Amino acid sequence: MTDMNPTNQQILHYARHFLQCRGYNGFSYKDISQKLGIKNASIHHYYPKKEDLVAALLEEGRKNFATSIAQIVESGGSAREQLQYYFNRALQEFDEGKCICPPGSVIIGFEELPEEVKNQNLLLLDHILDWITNVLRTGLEKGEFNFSDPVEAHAEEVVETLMGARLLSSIKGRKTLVRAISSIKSGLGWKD
Amino acid sequence: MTDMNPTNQQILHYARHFLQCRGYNGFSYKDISQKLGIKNASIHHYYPKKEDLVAALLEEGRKNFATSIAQIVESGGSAREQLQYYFNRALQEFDEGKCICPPGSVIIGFEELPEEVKNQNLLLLDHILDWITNVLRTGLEKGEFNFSDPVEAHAEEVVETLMGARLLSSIKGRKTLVRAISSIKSGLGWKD
DNA sequence: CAGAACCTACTTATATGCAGGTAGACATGT
DNA sequence: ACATGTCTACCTGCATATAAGTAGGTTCTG
Repeated sequence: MTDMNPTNQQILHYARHFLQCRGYNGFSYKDISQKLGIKNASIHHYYPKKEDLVAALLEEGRKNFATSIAQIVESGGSAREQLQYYFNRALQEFDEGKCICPPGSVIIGFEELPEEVKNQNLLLLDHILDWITNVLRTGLEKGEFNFSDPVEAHAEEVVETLMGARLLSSIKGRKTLVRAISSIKSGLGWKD
Repeated sequence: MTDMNPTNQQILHYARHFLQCRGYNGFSYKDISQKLGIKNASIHHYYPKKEDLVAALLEEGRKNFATSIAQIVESGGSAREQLQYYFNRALQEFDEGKCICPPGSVIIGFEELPEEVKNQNLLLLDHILDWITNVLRTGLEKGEFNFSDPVEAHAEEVVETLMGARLLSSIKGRKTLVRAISSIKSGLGWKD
């Protein structure tokens, strides 16, 4: 985990890409090794089993997310700025060809997935939901947002709308995602 | 297609189930044949290739959907009643353990899927979008709904919110889906 | 030289699909 | 009536590809 040489980073990079494009069952070590010009066994060297790879991926995503947010908060980012970061990430990943967010891609076929993958995905998902809940609460108190339903429910709404929008936009194009983000904002009473 | 003996129906039944729970790459003929107590080869008898099975599934879904809607319209169903049928279907499928709608489950890994599957999924998706667009337009004209953004955009919103909600609710539970449906309704200016 | 990085070569399991066979239903013609 | 042929549904058995993972060797590097 703390061992982050270039190859390991590249493995995680492409694994993330394939996971978000194709889901857990839609890619293999071969897809990754071919991209890197190495052999399957080399990936097994870093991640003995596929579930180790994907679990590590999700865990890293969670920590990475936490770090990014911490930076924004530290530099005095408002609730809107924090949320905008999340939206920008979605747009950026769309532009990179990733059709769905990591937690979303690991919901398909959830029951049949290895235990550790499921656990890490639940952690990631709850992390995001908790964070959005907090941002919404803060933003509401500070008058940056304006909505009437419970904060927790609205946080779920934000996440699920974005998930669905990413799925649909991978077929319908970028403007579908952009429009969904606008719609989320207006649901928050956020006009810019 | 028109050949609908019991075995064929069962094959489609379980194929639909697995597709909606696990996605295209998440199930095999074996999963289905085991459920039916028959052999893989028997499924190949009806559907020589997996892509034939899934394409047939999507096509059947589209026709089935068209028929159901036609019945409602024929019996004088209002725009709200038509849309409610769609919501009920989502809830019903949730209760059957299906985590995502058929078109959604065939978006994951879309690029790598067989051509005919992609085509049928686009047809199904556009069918649904066109239908919802029409229902929203009619409902708007008749004062059953009230919203200000373009009808086409709002139709996409409805679909994507429901897609995302179904994904998330498969982890977070039924109330997440129920709440999403309420939220969609209130976005349509539909208070009941 | 110790360990990390990467390799070859293998095993095992599973998915997909084809070839061809059998058993029973049904149909027909004489 | 019955012998014949044909069709459907399902089967056994096989071929091929790929995935996932193991064992153990090599090479490079501090």
